[in-house]
Order: sequence, then C-alpha cells, then structure tokens
Amino acid sequence: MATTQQRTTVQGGAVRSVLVQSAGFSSAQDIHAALRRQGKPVGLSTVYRHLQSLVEQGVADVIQSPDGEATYRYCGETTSAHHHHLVCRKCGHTEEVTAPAIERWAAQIASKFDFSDVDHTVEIFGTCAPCRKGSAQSAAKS
Amino acid sequence: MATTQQRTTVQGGAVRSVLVQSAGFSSAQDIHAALRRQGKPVGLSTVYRHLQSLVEQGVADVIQSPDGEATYRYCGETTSAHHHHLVCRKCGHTEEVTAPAIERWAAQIASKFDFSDVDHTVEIFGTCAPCRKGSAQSAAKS
DNA sequence: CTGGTTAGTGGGAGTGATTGTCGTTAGCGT
DNA sequence: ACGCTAACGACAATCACTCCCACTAACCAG
Ligand SMILES: [Mn+2]
Ligand SMILES: [Mn+2]
Ligand SMILES: [Zn+2]
Ligand SMILES: [Zn+2]
Repeated sequence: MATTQQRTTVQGGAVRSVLVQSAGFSSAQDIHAALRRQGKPVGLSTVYRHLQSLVEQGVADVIQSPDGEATYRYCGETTSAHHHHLVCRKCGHTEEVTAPAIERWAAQIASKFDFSDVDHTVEIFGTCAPCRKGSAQSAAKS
Repeated sequence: MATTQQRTTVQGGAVRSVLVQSAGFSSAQDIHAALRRQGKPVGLSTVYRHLQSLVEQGVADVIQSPDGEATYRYCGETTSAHHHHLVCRKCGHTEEVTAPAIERWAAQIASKFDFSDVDHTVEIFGTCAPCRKGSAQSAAKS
C-alpha cells in the first residue's frame, strides 16, 4: 500500500536549489526568473507551490517585504531552530540571529496580557558595511 | 504669501476618524467600506492617500498582514513614542508594548555585525483571553 | 464677500503579484 | 511495463494598490 504520497520531481529540486543558493531573501518571481535563466524553466504556479510547501516544512521562511511582496529565504535544517534576521535593506544580505532574551520577553509579555498560542516576528533592517561604503552594490540577486 | 500648503478636507478627517475608532489593525479596504457604511463615502484613492500621509506623519503605523495586505493602526500622539504590538490574531485587539531591553538588544546586534541606519519590527501574535474562551468573537471591525 | 489658484478628490483604467482551473505529464508502487 | 494520481504549467481570474486627469472645493489676496 502507498506510503509516499510525496513525489520527488525535478522542478521541486530546482526550486529548492535556487533558494538554497540565494544569499538573502528572494521573491517567487525572482526564483522563477533565475530558473528560466538557468535553462530549467519551471512554471510559475509550480514555483509558488513549492515555496509554500517549503515554508510549511519549515525549510524556508517568508517575510512580507515592505512593499507587500512575499520574499523567501532558505533556513538550513541546521539553522532551522527558531531565530530572527538582520537584513541589509540594500543588498539583502542576511545574518541569522537568536536571542533567548527576546523569546523570554515575548513569552512574558504574552502571559502578562493573558494571550495564548503566542508567536512573534522580529526583524532588524539596516545597511551593511559593504553597502554603506561604496554604493558599489555587491552581488544582488544570484 | 502662502504657508499652509496643507488643506483640511472632510475626507481627510473622516479617514482619520475611522482609523482612530478602530480597535486593531484595519486595511485600507476595511476603512473604505466603513466610510461607505457610515454614509460618508470617500474615494478609495483618497483613502489610500490619507493613510500613507498619516503613516508618514507617524500618526499611524502599517504592518503587512501575513497574506500581504497592508493594515493600518492609529497610534495616538501620546503613544507615538517607539513601541511594538501584541495582537490577537482572531479579533485584532492590540496591546501596545515597549521594551527598552529589546531596543538595546537590536542596537547591539546591529553594531556587532556592523550595520547602520538600523530599524526593526517586533510584533507578537496570539489569542486573547476573550477569544480563547467562547469562540464568541467579540466586536470585530467597527 | 468674491474670484483665482491649485491642493485635493474620485471614478476608472492599469499594474503586478498571487491564486485558481484543468487538461496533460510523469513519479512510483505493483 | 501499467495504472493511478500527484504534480505540472499555460492561461484565466483575483485583488490590493497605483495612475491618470478632469473636476471640486480650500484658502488667500484684494
Ligand atoms: Mn532564517
Ligand atoms: Mn502602535
Ligand atoms: Zn548590504
Ligand atoms: Zn481576541
């Protein structure tokens, strides 16, 4: 009897691969374009499908860019523990950070106001050193 | 000679008014609908325009809802100091919180990785006590 | 008060990301 | 190989949000 119910497809691998190799956060459209550029075009719908799936699996995380576009970033299984990001708003370079203190604080605040099923988002934006010096944009998207 | 360059209009007041009276975060569309319901319809473009303006003035803040819709919330001038939110994901009820510790932490992380022009977003989501008990949604939107 | 200047308005078209549809492909267990 | 059906992908459809631009109404000088 079946057990898989989860077929492995080339497209799935391709999408994941592009995401893994990208430096910062990239949009579905970026990834779709990258795939096409690499000569292995994948349908846009498929890109979205895999991206969602990766997010559900906790392999990637999404954040809504300030202009409302969803951007995805790979979070290695090694790094997959709960964490936050320090993102350069120019080049997208991202540093992953953890802060037990913050987690503790969030939980404390939540209980203080009697909220349950707590969750939170913490993102820090800034300009990284390289971008600050020369406006010499380093490598943007892959 | 002119000095104003900022006319006071009924529409502007109406938009602001609706925003002020709303409990949690509401989308531009919500506000547009509320105004129509109140019998003082305001063009959608105008609603967006005022909302942006309020944000620039720091009178309101925006956060991108998980499904990518921009939602706005009034931040009284009294409360206008930098702060964060604890939002009920069911009824939208929001508590404003401040946390010097977090601010300090953010600054520290930023300098550690040599990032400048730092800014950050911290939002906590959960289910408030009322919503947790009865699934008796309290007052949703205005 | 009144006319002129022009910020502000709003209906409608345009944009662009994301989702839905559904006939066609291609994993994979048998 | 074979068949069942998950996964594709081209294209249509949504939908929040922005543009455009003729029109309205603040507001200031006279
Ligand atoms: Mn991450
Ligand atoms: Mn606030
Ligand atoms: Zn940078
Ligand atoms: Zn609630």
